[in-house]
Amino acid sequence: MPVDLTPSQALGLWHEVTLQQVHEDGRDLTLRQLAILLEIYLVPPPHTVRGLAARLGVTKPVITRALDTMGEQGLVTRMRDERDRRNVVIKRTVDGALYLERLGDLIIAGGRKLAP
Amino acid sequence: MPVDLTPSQALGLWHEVTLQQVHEDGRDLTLRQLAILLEIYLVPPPHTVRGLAARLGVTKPVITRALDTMGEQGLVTRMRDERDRRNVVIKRTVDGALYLERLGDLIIAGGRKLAP
DNA sequence: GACGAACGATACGGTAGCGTAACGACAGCC
DNA sequence: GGCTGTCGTTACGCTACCGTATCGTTCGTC
Repeated sequence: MPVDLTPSQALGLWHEVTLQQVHEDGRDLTLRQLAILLEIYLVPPPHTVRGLAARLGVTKPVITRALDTMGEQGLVTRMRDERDRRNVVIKRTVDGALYLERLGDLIIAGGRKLAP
Repeated sequence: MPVDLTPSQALGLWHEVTLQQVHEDGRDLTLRQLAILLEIYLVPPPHTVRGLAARLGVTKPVITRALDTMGEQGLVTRMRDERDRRNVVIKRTVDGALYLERLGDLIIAGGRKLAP
């Protein structure tokens, strides 16, 4: 069930949601950070630093830094993989799920608001 | 003609588009910068620094800085208002229009790709 | 002409991101 | 046990953004 949008609707939706985000998001995530967060929550685990780096096409330090920041904000957690202690497994958190739920609501509301 | 999305579709759309953006956008605009750009191109002129600041709920230096950066990248231009030389009028550019057109395509493609 | 208000820009100190390069910890294999 | 390769992290120098406060210019009014 694909979603078909006109160019005007597509940009209008982005406009509305971005505006709301800027207005009320005290967190101010980077585009990259948001992409990482969505990847973690929408794609089945496990997630590793290396995997995320490859998926986003960025270097590993970018992932480490983003996880540091988002970890401090409680959006994600890291745990060492006990089966292979070189790996780090990235875990979801309740706060992270709530944050994305809120973003989803924003997007849905933005879509409803289009071209009145 | 509003657009109705399920929570899964909403976040899926954001996921897809954000991922693409991170992959291929060499410009790496901030969330605020993108909001400003969309505001300038989707809302009828004239646009002023003060007006944009009020609309986004941020301070004026934020707008000035964003216009500096996006100006260097050719996405917007500034001109003094000759009728009231205290004001600065923000103008659109061809490059800016192309950039947003490209973003629109990305969003539309993302929507089509949902839930295969 | 002088004064107050409005506008956008700038200065300042601080914070957080970036890319490149190097690092320590660990696993697998000989 | 020692080598090699793979993890994720850290170090370094740099750039860009942040908020607050202040500045110079211009307008409107007296």
